[in-house]
Amino acid sequence: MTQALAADEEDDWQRETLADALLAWYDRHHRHLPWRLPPQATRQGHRPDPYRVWLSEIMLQQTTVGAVKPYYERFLERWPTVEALARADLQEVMKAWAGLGYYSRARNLKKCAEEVAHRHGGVFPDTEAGLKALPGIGDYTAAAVAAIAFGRRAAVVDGNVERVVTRLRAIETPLPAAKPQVRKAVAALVPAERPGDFAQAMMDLGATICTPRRPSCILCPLQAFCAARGAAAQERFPVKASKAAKPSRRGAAFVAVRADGAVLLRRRPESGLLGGMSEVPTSGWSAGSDGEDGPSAAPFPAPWEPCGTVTHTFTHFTLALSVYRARVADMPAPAGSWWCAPGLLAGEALPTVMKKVVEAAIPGATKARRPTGT
DNA sequence: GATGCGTGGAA
DNA sequence: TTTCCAAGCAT
Repeated sequence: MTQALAADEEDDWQRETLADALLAWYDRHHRHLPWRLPPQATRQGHRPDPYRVWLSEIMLQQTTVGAVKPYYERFLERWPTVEALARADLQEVMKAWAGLGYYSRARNLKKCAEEVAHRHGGVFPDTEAGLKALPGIGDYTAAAVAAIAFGRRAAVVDGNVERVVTRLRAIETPLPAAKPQVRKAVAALVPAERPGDFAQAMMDLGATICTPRRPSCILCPLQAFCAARGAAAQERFPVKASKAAKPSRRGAAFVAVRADGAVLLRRRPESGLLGGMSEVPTSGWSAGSDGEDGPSAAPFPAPWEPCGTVTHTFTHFTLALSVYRARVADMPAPAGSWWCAPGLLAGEALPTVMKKVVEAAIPGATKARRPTGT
């Protein structure tokens, strides 16, 4: 070697070295997750089932690993293939998803399974573009499935990777405006070998070492490559645009209980907040304190008794619901609603805020009567 | 590009 | 307690 490396050769050198360091770390310190193939298997050229990768990636969107695990296991046991999920009843899928949040994911999950089963012969597309054309699959998930399940050299960028890379390159542009810059930086790092493990390694690094606060730089395999660490400024990245304060709303919720213990439920509209999920009748959720939280907002007259207030925080507002309960005589359920037998409440498609409401009125009502009702 | 969309764990 | 934010997507 007579001269300094040309710029592109130096890029190649750093890409190989950085990726090698990261993959070597991943081989020793990877997390063991139910949807994952261990690195010794992928090193031998094995690949995980695309259905399982896709299912896990959809569940993991904005959701923690710990929350996903039990849902993933239940879904996989009940619907082991994309064809099985395509045949499933949507309401059963919504019930199985209840509590995991972002319910449009469950509707798109079902739609996507149907498209794969009916238009793609039960086989997932093996390119980013093909995957991204499916419902519920965006930039991140398309890249993740392409890399992990199909060995494509895709740039996988999630919140972890954004944090790792903005630190690695000391990117001063605030997120989300910096996303294109981050994507280019990642694309320049992805190795030709084991791109799926590389993606998972970046995410594991962000989750366990390159954490939002107090990152463990001393344990980091990329420490020598990291511009932020070099400047002792790792906690200054990523720079983020400030976010607005959450407004609050209030309303009333009405738990009507029949003599046999059945509770009146209704279905929310298919789209929007908690779309397609079940709820007890409620007033509107108004922004101010204009009296929509009293018993006068009830769907029908009954001896409504107050039983406390439930508070719940959504992504973009907080909600305080005054809960009322009434014993009511047998009556036909109003249009669009039904009487839910007490034994079926635990399996209903009740979002967490509605479970809180029912629990406030009837303690224990949403808990399964027996361990796993079979 | 900004906004709507859940929930729960950690600091 | 409050704040942050976690393997984002659709519009």
